[in-house]
Amino acid sequence: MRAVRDALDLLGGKWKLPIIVGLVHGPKRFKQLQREVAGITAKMLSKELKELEVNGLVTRYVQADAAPVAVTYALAEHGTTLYPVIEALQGWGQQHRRFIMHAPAVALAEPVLVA
Amino acid sequence: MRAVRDALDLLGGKWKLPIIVGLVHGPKRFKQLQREVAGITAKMLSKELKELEVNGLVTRYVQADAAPVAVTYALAEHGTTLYPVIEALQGWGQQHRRFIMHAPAVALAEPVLVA
DNA sequence: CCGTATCCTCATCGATACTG
DNA sequence: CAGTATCGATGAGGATACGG
Repeated sequence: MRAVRDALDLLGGKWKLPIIVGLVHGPKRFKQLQREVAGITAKMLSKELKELEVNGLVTRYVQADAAPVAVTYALAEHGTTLYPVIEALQGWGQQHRRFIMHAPAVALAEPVLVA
Repeated sequence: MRAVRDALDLLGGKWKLPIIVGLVHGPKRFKQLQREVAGITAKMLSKELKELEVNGLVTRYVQADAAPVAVTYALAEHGTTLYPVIEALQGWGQQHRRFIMHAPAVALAEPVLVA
């Protein structure tokens, strides 16, 4: 249980996993990544990337000699261990979507009395 | 990606998954469940259970004729489809814990320069 | 026992403007 | 391009008291 909480603390929030997913198909520059993760602001992307980096999930590469500076982000090796988690969540999300189709919310809210 | 977001919206937050886990070993009464999920207040437990119920993950059984009223919560069948998700998160949480041991945060924060 | 009502605090997130 | 600074809104979550 503690492990589940740990995972949720690290991956919870609105953006962590979308960012990871955005990096799955290879390294990306900051702006590129911001376009990939629809709706995220630069502030959020920066903050979230910093946290992911500290936790060893993402690596930040700086090409300092260029002007303007070029920064690239990539999934660290430890970041790739998230694949099963992402697949599980994605699979369940789809499954749940199908479930919702066939089970109207009204029926779910009705009280179940027991003798 | 949309599916991952859906899953996170439903299972995100501090308590949803801990509650589900608390119900894995069989149905529980409200108070019983509150003891199981360490630290949760009655307000939160009530609110979260309501949401889980609306989404078809948990079923609420009311034994009305007793005094005081007895209410039991159980994982709905659709709730059991979360097992793979929980296992994935739990497995990753443990793996990450081991990873942290061997990779001090200091090393992770250092800039990586590229030619 | 099983909650709800009320009040409150704080983290999260967004918008906008600005810098190296 | 790759961010940071500042301000502000919102909502999750907690404390406490009370009701059926």
